Amino acid sequence: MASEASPRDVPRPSLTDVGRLAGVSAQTVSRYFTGRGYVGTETRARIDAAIAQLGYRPNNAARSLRAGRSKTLGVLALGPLNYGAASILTGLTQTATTAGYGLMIAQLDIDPDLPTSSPEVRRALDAFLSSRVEGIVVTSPYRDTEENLGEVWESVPILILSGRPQSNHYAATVDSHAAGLLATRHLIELGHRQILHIAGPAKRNESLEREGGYHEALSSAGLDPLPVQRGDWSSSSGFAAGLCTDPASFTAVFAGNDQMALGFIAAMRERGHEAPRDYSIIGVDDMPDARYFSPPLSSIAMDFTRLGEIAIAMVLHPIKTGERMPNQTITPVLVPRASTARLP
Amino acid sequence: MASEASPRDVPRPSLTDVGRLAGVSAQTVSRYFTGRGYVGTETRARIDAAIAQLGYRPNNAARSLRAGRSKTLGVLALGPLNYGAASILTGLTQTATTAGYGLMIAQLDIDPDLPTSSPEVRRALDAFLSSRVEGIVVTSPYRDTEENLGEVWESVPILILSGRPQSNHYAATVDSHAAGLLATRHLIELGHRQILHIAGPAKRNESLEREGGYHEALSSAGLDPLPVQRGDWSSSSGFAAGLCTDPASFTAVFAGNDQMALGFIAAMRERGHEAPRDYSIIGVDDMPDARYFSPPLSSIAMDFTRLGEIAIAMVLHPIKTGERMPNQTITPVLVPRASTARLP
DNA sequence: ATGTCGTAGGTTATCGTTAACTTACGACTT
DNA sequence: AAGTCGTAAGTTAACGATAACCTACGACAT
Repeated sequence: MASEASPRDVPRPSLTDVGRLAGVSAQTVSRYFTGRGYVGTETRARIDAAIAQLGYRPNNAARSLRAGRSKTLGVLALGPLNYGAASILTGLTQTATTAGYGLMIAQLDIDPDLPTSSPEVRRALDAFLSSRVEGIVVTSPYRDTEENLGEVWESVPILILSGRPQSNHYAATVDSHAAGLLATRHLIELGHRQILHIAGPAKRNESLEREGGYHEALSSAGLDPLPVQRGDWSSSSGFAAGLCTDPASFTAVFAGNDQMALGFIAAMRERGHEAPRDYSIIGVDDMPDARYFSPPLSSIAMDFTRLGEIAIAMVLHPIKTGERMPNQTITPVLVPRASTARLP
Repeated sequence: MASEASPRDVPRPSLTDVGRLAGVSAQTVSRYFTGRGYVGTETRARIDAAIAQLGYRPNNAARSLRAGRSKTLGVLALGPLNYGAASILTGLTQTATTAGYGLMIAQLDIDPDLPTSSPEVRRALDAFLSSRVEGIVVTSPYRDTEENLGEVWESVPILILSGRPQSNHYAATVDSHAAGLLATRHLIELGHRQILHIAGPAKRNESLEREGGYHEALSSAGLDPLPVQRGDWSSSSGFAAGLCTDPASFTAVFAGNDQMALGFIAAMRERGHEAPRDYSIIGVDDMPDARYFSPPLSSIAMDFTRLGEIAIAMVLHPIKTGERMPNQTITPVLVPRASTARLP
């Protein structure tokens, strides 16, 4: 039963319209909304009624133009919206809404080998700046992102969710290096000495950090790394990695995320190798499904949703106070399950 | 090396500033951007240079205020950002960006039993209307959503991605009824007669449609349905359903989505029941991981990303032409894998 | 009686952009 | 020679909201 009429030709009521109906000036209605100044209780009631009767909603464009602030933030999501990115986005939207901010979003599923200075990224950021967003959050960027985004700071605070704890830019992150350490140490403590790493895309911070953790754990235990396999976070890339790996060459696997672990397990199964009987495997992300994989997948839990919440707090802080907050890091937690077992 | 200075106190250049630097009036610079009217080639070059020198970006708020159009769409995502919702969002952002539209997003992970007329939904829509979005897309809504959203049509086209093909509102959808039919018929054709359904949340359109397809397939084959189990799309709810189901009561399972199927398989495995040896199981969504589950999960493939693309085309159409497009339906496809086998 | 303060409200100017209108000039037509 | 057309600009007035400023009035203290 929805109206078929074109919505375009219905002009929306303005503050002046509300004021006229309530018998006051537009400025008084403005005071009603902003709370700056006095509005009598009886007048307030008449304005209430007028707003309801007209179905009035404030015009953010006019507000933003006059007030100089848009009450809007930009989110640039680089890469696919997998479990981690989607969870971050959930945290971002929830927290931003609570803080009274709107969220503009751009997602770029660009070639992992493309630099961040690509025209797509530039266009997305330009769109944000044109909308006069008061802050920008960038998720899952590349190693070189931080350098290329510096100039944007000139006009607006930009927070990077980089997977890189010691960034000298404004950043928050889950500590991917620690994740790599935790995962690899877990395998070492179970007695494994030939530990394979299936890494994410070559230029992603998360990949590099997790790989770094893997190498540090190995070398501090006096172990040699195996040649690193590289995927793109997807389960099919984990499967591909499994197909071209000699099952005799390793006793344990540290996969860059749960999905690649899933694919790897499937590939090994096709070749008659089962975890944890024939090898141990651990992922990263602890996505809710990991518990129900076969075998239940050991993983490193990352609180992505909280990262999203922290991110909003961090972008808003310079807006309100002019000062940055200290960079935040979320510490990952080991969640051991049946997929990792002591080496006999 | 990013600047530590507060960005707030740097006033952004305006059209007038650009014009002054280029030695023309603001209106000429406006023509440069809008393309309405003549701008000499030499003048154009000077404006080019001035824009680059000042780092000028158009102010969307002022544009929107004067032009009466915001070039922005709103997306209201109801429920968690699981694989389907995230894929839709990908399609939406990509297509909107290409069409020159910005996207405002609100995600509400509300109680599945709450009605859509909840204050949160209202507040989110109000925020969109305040931003003068030119159209709104609502994903994964409830049965009663369509009724409650009618009044919004008065001011702006609103498209519902409802899982309900024959909606009499403006809607696009993957045909969830057909998905239920396809899945259940597949099991029937394999010889199964006791087919269990694990449905999604009670008030979701997708749940109801898939359940409807299940019932239709059964009754047209002269079979009786088993009592429906109900989950919330999560793998853990599928697991819970598996724990409280008598393994002897069914020979096949149609799960409302892949994740619940995964959980159910895990629960059955704990009780010594393996698919496809002891029962067959099929999910819906065909998420990329499903291929690598153990056993590889039969599923119903839905092209969510294309749904997102179609959605943008459909919201934009009334904006441009004043007329609706016919409602679109995406047909799901059966993807049989090892988890479904002929009944011996 | 005068000054001061708190409350309630109106007037005016302005944010940056663009639609509508106007000016100016050279080229071409009749 | 006068009129018309295409090109290239400038001028003015809005869009809706609000900050800054001003008016008015009653209460209260001095």
